[in-house]
Amino acid sequence: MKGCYAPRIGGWDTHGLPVELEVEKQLGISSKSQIEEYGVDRFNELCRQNVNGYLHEFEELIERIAYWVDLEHPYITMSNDYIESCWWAIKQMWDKGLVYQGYRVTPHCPRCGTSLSSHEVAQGYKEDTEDPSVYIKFKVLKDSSGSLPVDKPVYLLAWTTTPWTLAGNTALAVAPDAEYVVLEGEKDYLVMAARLVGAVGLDDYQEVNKLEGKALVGVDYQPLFNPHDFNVERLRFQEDGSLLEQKYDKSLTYRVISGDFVTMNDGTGLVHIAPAFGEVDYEAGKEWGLDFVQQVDLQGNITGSYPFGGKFVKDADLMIIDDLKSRGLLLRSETIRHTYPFCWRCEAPLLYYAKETWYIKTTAMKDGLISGNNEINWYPEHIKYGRFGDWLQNNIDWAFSRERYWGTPLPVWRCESCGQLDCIGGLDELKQKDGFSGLKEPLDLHRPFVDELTFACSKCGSQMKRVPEVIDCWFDSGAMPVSQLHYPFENKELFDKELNQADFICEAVDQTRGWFYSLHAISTLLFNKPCFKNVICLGHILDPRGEKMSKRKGNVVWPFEVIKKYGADALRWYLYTASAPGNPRQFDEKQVNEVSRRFLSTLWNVYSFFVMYANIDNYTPSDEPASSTEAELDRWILSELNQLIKDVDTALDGYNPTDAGRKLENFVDGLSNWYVRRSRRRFWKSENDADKLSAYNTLYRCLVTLAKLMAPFTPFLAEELYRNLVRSAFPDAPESVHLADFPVPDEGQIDKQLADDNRLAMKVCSLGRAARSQAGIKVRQPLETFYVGVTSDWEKHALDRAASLVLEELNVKELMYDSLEKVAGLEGSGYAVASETGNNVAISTYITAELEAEGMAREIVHRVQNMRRSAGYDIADHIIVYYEADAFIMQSLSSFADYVMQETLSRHIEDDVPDEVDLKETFKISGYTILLGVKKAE
RNA sequence: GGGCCAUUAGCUCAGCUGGUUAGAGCGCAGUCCUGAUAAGACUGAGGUCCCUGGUUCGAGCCCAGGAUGGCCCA
Repeated sequence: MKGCYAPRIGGWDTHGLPVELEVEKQLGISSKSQIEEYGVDRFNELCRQNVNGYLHEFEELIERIAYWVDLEHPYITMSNDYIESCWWAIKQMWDKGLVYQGYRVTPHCPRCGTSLSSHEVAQGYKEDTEDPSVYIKFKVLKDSSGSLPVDKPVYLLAWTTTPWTLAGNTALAVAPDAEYVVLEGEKDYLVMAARLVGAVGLDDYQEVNKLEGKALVGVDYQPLFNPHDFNVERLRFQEDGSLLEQKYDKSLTYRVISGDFVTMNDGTGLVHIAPAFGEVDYEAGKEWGLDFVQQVDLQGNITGSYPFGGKFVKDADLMIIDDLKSRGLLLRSETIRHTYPFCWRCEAPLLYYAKETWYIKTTAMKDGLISGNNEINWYPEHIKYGRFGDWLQNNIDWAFSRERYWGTPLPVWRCESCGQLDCIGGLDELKQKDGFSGLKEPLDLHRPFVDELTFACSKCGSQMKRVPEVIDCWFDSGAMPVSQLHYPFENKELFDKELNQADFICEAVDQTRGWFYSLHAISTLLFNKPCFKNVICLGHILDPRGEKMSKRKGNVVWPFEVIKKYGADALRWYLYTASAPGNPRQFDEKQVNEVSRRFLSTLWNVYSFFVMYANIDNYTPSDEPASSTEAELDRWILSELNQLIKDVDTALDGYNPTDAGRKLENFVDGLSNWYVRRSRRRFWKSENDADKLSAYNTLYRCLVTLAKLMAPFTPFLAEELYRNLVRSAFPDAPESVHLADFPVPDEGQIDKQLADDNRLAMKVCSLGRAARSQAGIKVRQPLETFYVGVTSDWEKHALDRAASLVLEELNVKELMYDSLEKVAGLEGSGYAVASETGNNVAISTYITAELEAEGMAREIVHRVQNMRRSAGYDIADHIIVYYEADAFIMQSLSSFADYVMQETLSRHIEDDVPDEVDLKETFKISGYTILLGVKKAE
């Protein structure tokens, strides 16, 4: 509508663990070995089918909510082309030395058998998780500090919530500068941090000595479990960070080290270190050259011949506690509730586990990530340097490999004999390798077919085989800008010249670490520039109680249900206008209903009002611009309309749909409840004069403009209005409102003075109705005089311009002005007064006989109108009115016969009600009785 | 434990750079209007603008501390 070409390719994220999990469920299996047994080829085929099954459902939703994307040429992340572009991207990074294999501690899901990225872990924290909380005694063997007593055994007291890691303990860490104490008990001594004694609660122990943490460094203690006794290998960190297997040692000891990570927040100030099971522990292991004992396998089962060997770690906890207890090494065991990460899909508890993983060295581009972000325009602004900026500041390397099946294969080949690595950036590159073989038709770059592609090692000539990993599906989505175009294999020029940076992206706030990040990171690593220029970052839709919706909790509102009930436009309008897009919102479908009633149906009613009368009068819209009109009301609404165009345009330019929507709501309210209400007669009167035409032209213009302004918001309603109002009258017009030009304001029609004048008139009318209401006199009863308190000439002038409106709206005969004081002083002397800051009005309450008669005539008109409606007459039908009543009504009807006939479209009024009328009814009006009958005129 | 956001009427939300008596819609009670309207108008009840300090002639808004909730990270 703004004349810009806006390609928006629809796309499908098709890889990833969620799909695998569904297929596992479908097959009734739950482990990697079962998948291998079933056959990776068949398994992945089911994954493909599973994904395809969902596409239709999404397409339907996208169509139904009028989400404007090209669904006919979508990108699909599982297609060979898409994968090939991902390979290309990885190869670029590989060539820059940004891809490496590290042996590091990662959150590991023992059930899925794979590492989770930090963004995945973030999704799975659960509060109030119950875990054991155990205090363990490590027996001191040799004290080099000389500050520990020797007359009874001395124990170092440590604390953990993961007893299963204790067999992997190879050190204890202290805070070097913190104060530690030696406590004496009946049979032994305990050592721990001074500040935490109270929290641990050791009533049976007395403090006998104090020492600094650093004094404890180097103290030797006895391992809880010597790995050699349980057939578990013991490795040790070497200078270069690698691990070397150690020989059998019957009298193994471990020692106390110091660490700046030791806090006094909880525990005992002596931190249990298991380098195989914690990131901090691993780093400490490297730093201090500690032993490395990994007595747990990737399925989370304890290995070795421990009494609890073969058990799943969480199940082993209790057995370990019992074992320690029986050996007198347990001080206490309790249960605590804390926050612990679980697998976001399968809900298995995550284990921190040291293993080999492929990384992208995003930290190498940290400055670029941050400076790129500085160029991005974020809404709401705080995300830029808040959530997203912080995330970039604390950037860590992206662990992007997954030991799974249904994903883009990691394009790294390794020589079976010499270990040489080669990264492949495209299919042709692969095919041109010496000794390339294994290709099958039709081509499928997924496992297991890709695993059969081999070639000769350039170094030693042996066979190169692909490494087993696939990649994080977030890499797939982050590579979308290039992969959707199969860049650089196709569309190279198009991408390089035009489509390498998006103007706009809109996702919810959870994507700061998801898609926003993966797009930004990959774009920065590949092209050193941000992926997108402007972002609207949505808050989440919460349930009516303010809780996040999740399938697991069962509090999800399904879009289709809401749409079925209220329509897509109503849902859309609600989402735009309820609150700023960045705010989380508590969703209640009642509010969608309200939006639809208050706004959409009001607009629809204005439209159908217009259509009804336009048809009666055979109005033909002219495409001439609405010329200068005599009617103030027309000039007023056109002024408002042009102001609206300006406001909506400005708001949308500023990525603020909420303000734009609210301006539209205000305008439609004014259009319906002031412009149309005050203009009804102009449409209704029988002469087709210039004033009537001006009213039609004006309302037509308003509706057509509204249709265009609202097209981006409520595409269906806008299209309906446009097709009927514009397309049917002008066959040459663009066939859809969405192809029409967005309105441009005509500044010349914006009349600030007129707007102010009208605002005053509306306010005065509102006060007048308040005064009437206070006096208990209905608007149908005409009154004589309406006084307005004015403070300036412009107010007087403004009201004079709108005098006829005010008189008619308030059903009074004359409009007078006086000072605020004088008007206020009229109270009680035959006037009712109403006031509000800066304004007051008074309305005469004395009803003369003549006013009463006129009021009666209006009452009768009202009754006849209702009868017309009940009788089912068409709005343009002429009728005959019959009545029987007493002298007062008779007199009233004869004085105001012309008025009554005109208002009710009656040919004549008869003072007798014959039997053959269409409808008759008796009314009681202010104490008078009247029998009315109506009949359609010939 | 850290970061970000929020807290205004029973509910959902406005309140622009500090400036009279803090608003809207819904809901509630009542009155009225209506030949477009399953609409609408008016009146009423309903507020410690989360709390405590501070800055200021003046604070819903600015500052500090705290509370509660949400999200994110550990």
